[in-house]
Amino acid sequence: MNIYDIAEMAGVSIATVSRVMSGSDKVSDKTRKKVLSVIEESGYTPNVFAQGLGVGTIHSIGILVPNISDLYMAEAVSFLENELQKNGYNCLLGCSGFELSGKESHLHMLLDKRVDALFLVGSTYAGSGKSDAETDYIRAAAAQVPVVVINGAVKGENVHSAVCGDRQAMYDVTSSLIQRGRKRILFLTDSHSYSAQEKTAGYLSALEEAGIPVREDLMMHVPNRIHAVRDILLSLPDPDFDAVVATDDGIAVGAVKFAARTGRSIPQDLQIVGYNNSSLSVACEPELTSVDNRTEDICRGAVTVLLRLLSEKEPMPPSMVVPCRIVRRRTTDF
Amino acid sequence: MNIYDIAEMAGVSIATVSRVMSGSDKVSDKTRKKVLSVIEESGYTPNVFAQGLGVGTIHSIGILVPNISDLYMAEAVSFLENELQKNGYNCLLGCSGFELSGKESHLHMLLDKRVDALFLVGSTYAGSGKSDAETDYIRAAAAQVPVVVINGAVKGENVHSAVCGDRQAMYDVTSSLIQRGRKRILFLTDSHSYSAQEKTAGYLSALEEAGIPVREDLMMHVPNRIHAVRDILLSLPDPDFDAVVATDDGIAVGAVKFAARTGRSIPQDLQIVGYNNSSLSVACEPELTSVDNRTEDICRGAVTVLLRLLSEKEPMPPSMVVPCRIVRRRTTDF
DNA sequence: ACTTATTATGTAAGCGCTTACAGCCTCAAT
DNA sequence: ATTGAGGCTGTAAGCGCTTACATAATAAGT
Repeated sequence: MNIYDIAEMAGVSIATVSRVMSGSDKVSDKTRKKVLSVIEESGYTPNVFAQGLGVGTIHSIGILVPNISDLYMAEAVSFLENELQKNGYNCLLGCSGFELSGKESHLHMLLDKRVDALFLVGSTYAGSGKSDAETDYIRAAAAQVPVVVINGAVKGENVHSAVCGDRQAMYDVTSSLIQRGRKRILFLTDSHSYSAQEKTAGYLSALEEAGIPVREDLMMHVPNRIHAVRDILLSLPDPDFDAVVATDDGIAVGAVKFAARTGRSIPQDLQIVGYNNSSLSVACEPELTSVDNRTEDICRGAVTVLLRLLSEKEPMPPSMVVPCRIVRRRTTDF
Repeated sequence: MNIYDIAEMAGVSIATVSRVMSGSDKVSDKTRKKVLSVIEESGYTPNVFAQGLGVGTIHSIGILVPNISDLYMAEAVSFLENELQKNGYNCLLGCSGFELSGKESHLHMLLDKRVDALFLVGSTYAGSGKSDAETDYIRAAAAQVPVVVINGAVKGENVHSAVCGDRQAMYDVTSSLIQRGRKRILFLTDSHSYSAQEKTAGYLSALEEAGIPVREDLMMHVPNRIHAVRDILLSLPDPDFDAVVATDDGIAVGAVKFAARTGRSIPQDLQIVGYNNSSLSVACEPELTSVDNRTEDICRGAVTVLLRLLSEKEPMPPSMVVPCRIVRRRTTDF
């Protein structure tokens, strides 16, 4: 069943059928109705590959995400997909993992499929050794299609970004803890991503501003699994901290479990701050103060930028920043 | 840059280039190397739409999921994507929501994009009033491409399914509670999905087997949000139950919060069982006994079925069932 | 050396659509 | 009646690839 069949049934030429399908061109009302009714009753669907061959796009957009089981990335994907769908785009999803090789191969598979644009969610490195390789392939991708990085930072022609104010947020919570008299603040992270680097910077600048010397032993890398974090803290020979800030709720909950095991009361003995304001933060007991990174707002901004890039080709500001929001619950006294 | 350019640069015909790209056909080693080197240095990528026009597929598979923010669905998507990617397929993702209309429109967008097959994750209705409409459009889809339903049940030509043993699992946990002397077991669910129906059936059959009369007031529909569940339980004029089984961990955690608020001790006063064995089950305190529905195993099975359908066209058994696993933690005494 | 298999390569016909261009009508203005 | 403008519609040329078929080149058999 192709456009010739429809044309024949409707007694018109294929050009006319094509015009009716595209909706825009001038077709008399009578023929339009005729053609539409034939299409309707025959259940005809145009071959998207042929359309793609002709016009160069099938209106699909790639979303590359390191790990969609991560709650906040799942939310991002969900939101992106919905917005794009509303605007007539389909989503090609790639779950790349955190390794460079995986990201690169997934990215190429998406480009090979001729996506109109790319969203890269989270976890781009910047300023580290890994930076160069990562920014390189992203720039290469951006040479082909517009790229919007969400919660990551890559500078370059044709690459835009939408990020949340991680640095400021981490500065704020750390400062709050300091103001409440905490001086030995444990910083826990599971990643070297751009976000993690921003958070680290915020933490450090709060310490510096307060004149508190940085202690290497209070900055730890841990896996993002509740029990793993708990056990690592339990195995510390001499746990010496009176507050914890974590770069994800899962990590923070591990600290809560540690407190429970060691009889530390929260928030008196130990204050704890999580990140991403996921359902974990209200599942745990006491409920966790957390930073809402406003995924939805960021994604909304990212989609807006992208759609404008695709349609109007007008120049766009390269990046937007959405400030985070601190959600105060029972693991802190501020 | 197209196949003609490559052919010219390599001094061969486009057919030869095409053969080299497809890898399979007979091409002399010398020409193959020549062509490959030209492709390499020119960075040529074949136009996937043209390929699709020729052969009818661009090796993409649709995944339709009601809500990817749901942890277990995110896991399913993640696993499916990885397996499919390994086998050379891309994933078109649709997040349809739970409404029929959304599902249908998303499904059509995927079919319009000429996917080779469809995964439908969760939440298909069966046996209810909604059943007919839902099975109808799924069957219609199955007339075009193979369909594999994950944790849902639709019978029909060309539609296969991979499900977990929800009914048995719910029967098992309910029976265990009964054996430990619980007789007023509150059943909490947030959905009318096939899975939910299976779980309900398991719950009911355990009661029946034990000769415990079913009480309507002990079977409640609630939203899947921790605080909402807690508040609903708190607002009950005369809460009369000594155990809770929930169809998702989020709901169960709400019950845990209810217990904490009302001074009920767990598991002495109230035993609680969650479902899906998500990170919520270990974030909450006390940690939640939960049912592991083995998403990964189900998805592995689903992918295996699908790939065989796509390649060998050999007949496949219409459905497979993976038994659940009960993960015992601190909210029950069995 | 000559025919026959066998392999390697090229030619050309689609695949189903979009769209520039040309042609035909109709209608209003002269 | 004649002409021109403008609105509809049709014709045909791609888009970039795959692949059946034809052809050329090589190897093998007598």
